[in-house]
Amino acid sequence: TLSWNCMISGFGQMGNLELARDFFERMPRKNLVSWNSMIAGYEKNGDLEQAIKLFCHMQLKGEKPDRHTLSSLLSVCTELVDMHLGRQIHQRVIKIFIPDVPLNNSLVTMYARCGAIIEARVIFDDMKLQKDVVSWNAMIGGYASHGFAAEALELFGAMKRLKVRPTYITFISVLNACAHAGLVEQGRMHFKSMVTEFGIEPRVEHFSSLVDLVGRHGQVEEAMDLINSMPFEPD
RNA sequence: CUCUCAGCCC
Repeated sequence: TLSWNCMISGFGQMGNLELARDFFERMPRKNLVSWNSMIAGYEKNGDLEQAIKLFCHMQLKGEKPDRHTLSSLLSVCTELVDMHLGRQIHQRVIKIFIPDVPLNNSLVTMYARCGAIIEARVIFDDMKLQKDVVSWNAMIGGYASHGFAAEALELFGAMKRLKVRPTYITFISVLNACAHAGLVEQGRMHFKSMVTEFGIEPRVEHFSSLVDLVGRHGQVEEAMDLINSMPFEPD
C-alpha cells in the first residue's frame, strides 16, 4: 500500500491524473493516504470537481477525512471562491481537529479570497502565537488583493515588529498594495529594504509591481532604468 | 508515503 500511495502522489504531482487514478482504482487495499493523495492530485491540477466528487465518495466508503483531506478541500474552495462549501469544511475542521497551523492558514486564505476579510482576520487573530510566516503572508495578501492597502501595510509593520522574517511572497503582496494605492515612495522603500535589510533577491513579480507603480506615476525614466537593471528578460 | 501563503485576464 505504501508504494501504491507513492505512485498515486507521484503521478498526481506530475499532472498525470489518469495514471494516478489507474493505480488508485487497481490497488488492493486503499487507506486514508491513498484517498488524500488522489484528492490532492486533482486539486493541484485544477480538476476541482473531481476532487469534490472523490471527497464525497470517500465518505460514502466510511473514510474519515483528516487534516490533509480538509486542507485540499479548502484549496478547492479557495480556487472556486466557494464560501458556502468553505464554511462547511470549516465546520468539519472544528469538529475533527485540534488546532493545526497549516489548516488555519488555509482557512484564512479561503475566507480572504472569498472576500470575507473580517472572517479571515478573526481566524488569523485567534491563531495568536501560533502564527507563522505563511499566516502573515496569507492575511497580508488577502488585504492587498482586495485593495486594502493601509491594512496590508499596517499588518506588514506589525509582522516586522514581532521579528517575523518576511519572505519574497510577503513582498509581492506589499508591493502590490503600494501599487494599488499609488504609494510610490513607500514602494521604493520596501523594495530597497527587501534587498538590503532582508537579503531577498528581487524576482520578476517584484519588478513588475514596482515598474507598474513608478511608471503610472510619471516616473517613466525610472521605470525604464528598472527594466534595464533586471537580471531577466522583460515581460 | 499526503503538505498551508503570491503567481490567468482585468
